[in-house]
Amino acid sequence: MSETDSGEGNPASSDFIRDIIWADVASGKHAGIVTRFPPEPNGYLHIGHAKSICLNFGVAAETGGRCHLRFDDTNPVREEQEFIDAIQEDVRWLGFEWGTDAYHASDNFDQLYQWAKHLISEGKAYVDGLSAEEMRAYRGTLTEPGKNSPHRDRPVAESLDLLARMRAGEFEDGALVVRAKIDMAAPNMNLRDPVIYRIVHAIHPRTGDAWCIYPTYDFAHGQSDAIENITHSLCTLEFEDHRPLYEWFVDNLPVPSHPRQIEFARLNLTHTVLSKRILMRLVDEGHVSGWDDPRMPTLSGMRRRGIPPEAIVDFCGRIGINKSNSMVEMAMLDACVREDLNKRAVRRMAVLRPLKVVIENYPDGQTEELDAVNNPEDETAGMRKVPFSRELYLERDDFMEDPPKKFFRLAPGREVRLRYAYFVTCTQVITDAAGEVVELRCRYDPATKGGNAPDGRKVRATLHWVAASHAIDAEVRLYDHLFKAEEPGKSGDILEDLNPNSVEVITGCKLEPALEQCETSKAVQFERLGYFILDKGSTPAEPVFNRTITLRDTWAKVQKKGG
RNA sequence: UGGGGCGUAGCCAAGUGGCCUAAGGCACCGGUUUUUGGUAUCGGCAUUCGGAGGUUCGAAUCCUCCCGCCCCAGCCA
Repeated sequence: MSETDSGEGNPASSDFIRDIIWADVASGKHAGIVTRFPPEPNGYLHIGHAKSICLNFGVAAETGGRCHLRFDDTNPVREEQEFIDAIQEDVRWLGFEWGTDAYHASDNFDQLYQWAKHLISEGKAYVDGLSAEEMRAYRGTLTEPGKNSPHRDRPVAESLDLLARMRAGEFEDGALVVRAKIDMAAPNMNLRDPVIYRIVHAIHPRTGDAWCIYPTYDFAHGQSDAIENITHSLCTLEFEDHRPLYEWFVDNLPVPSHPRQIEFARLNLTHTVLSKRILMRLVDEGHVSGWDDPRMPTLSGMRRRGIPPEAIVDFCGRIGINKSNSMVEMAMLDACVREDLNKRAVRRMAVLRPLKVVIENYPDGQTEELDAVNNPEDETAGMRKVPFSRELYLERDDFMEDPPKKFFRLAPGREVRLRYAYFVTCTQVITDAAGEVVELRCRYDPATKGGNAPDGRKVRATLHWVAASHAIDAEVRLYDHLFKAEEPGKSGDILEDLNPNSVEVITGCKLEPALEQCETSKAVQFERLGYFILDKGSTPAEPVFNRTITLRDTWAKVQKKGG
């Protein structure tokens, strides 16, 4: 009802594609809007795909139309069932539904084959016997026109016969090809008699060995769109040059509808890479543990990292849609992740690098159950009890023997607050032979129970802690950018830009007991440290947490500035 | 040097001839609040829209030229 309402109806935020589509809705050009997300199942989906998914499914939802999930499975040598399954899981995880069964370009192989024959019969395509190298030579260059293949004027009947024999498996890979007869002198290279069918003796994940000839992308995509009655075929900029070809097929074939292709810029993100080829290489060469390594920009990696799908959808909305190549800072994604997690992650206390502390004046053997808020941003999250006892663990970073002026955490003689517990003052520092601090002695003020001083005295810092007697031991993995360079590979070998410190594994971390009940799908904030999630490989006996992202850290910023 | 695109702050991005001495977000800087140096909140951050001319009473928006960046010569998608 409000003007800024999202959901049904014309949304407040728009872009040039939505403008076009809404204009088509207004003019009644189509019965309904139909878009499609067309991944090739040759790898895992990454956040760049999420941009396209959000656009296609988003527009469909906003206009009351629908969006198909269609696998562009025309190249069996690179496609696998594993990828088909993973892609569906990832699209669902993002929160989108494609209703009926997924579509496949391979569902149209029969029709496409008939259309190839149709083109030949009309004298608009022919079977060519040029080798790949010869074809390249005949194609000309960017500045010189190509030459007609000597087989270009092969009689229709001969081409038809050859095509039938190609289909029957009489020839080896690469022996023959069918080409659209367009214009070898066209300034647009895509129009220089593009190949529309090639021989590939390979098992297709869906059609098995039913075919040994496969349509190319150009011959399959637009026609598949037309068969599915797609109204708006949204793709990335590199296909802009293919649009005349897309239209040529749709104009020269008896297709059931005329979809419109519109191109937009793909996403580029700093400190990572969004190229399936390179991601595949990182996996194959073992630079990461797999497609779902938490450092990967894949949706499965981000899921394992603990990034909520809502944050990704929000991010895709914030970056916008247009035609200019851009490089989005990872900080933009980080902000979306923090904003989402801040609202829904429960808070817990965990000490990553424990420093033992003994509260000298606290009775030995006594334990108190203190009240702690689960999420200050969400009252419905309720409260929990946290045990407190004489021996505790504090974060090593929260103590400095000789603190600089701006450090206001624990130091000798200084009083700080232990969150939800008491004010404590450091009375003694115990070091080992090497001078390393191994233990702290503190005194607590019983009057400050819960964290407030009745006399109104203030304290500069509030620290998180875990009672030694009740602590759960865990492993925690700290993740950072996969690449240290903003634009990996920009100046040389991309592997040189890998961040050698993209993951740090810490063992012997101490967690508060409430962390015993945790799920791999529920984000948790370790107070003052960041957002974490139980790793899918974790076990109750040996819990493993992945750090999704740190909290904003102004102290770290101050330290950096101070040198 | 052929064809197709793109150029608004450090980054993303609205804007399509007058309400633009240019939204919003991220980042950054500073204040307030705070039992997370978190959150929230307030303020600052382009007299200028790749550059130069021109049209116009008036231009980021129209015209001309120039400059820069991206994509295309797979039987990949």
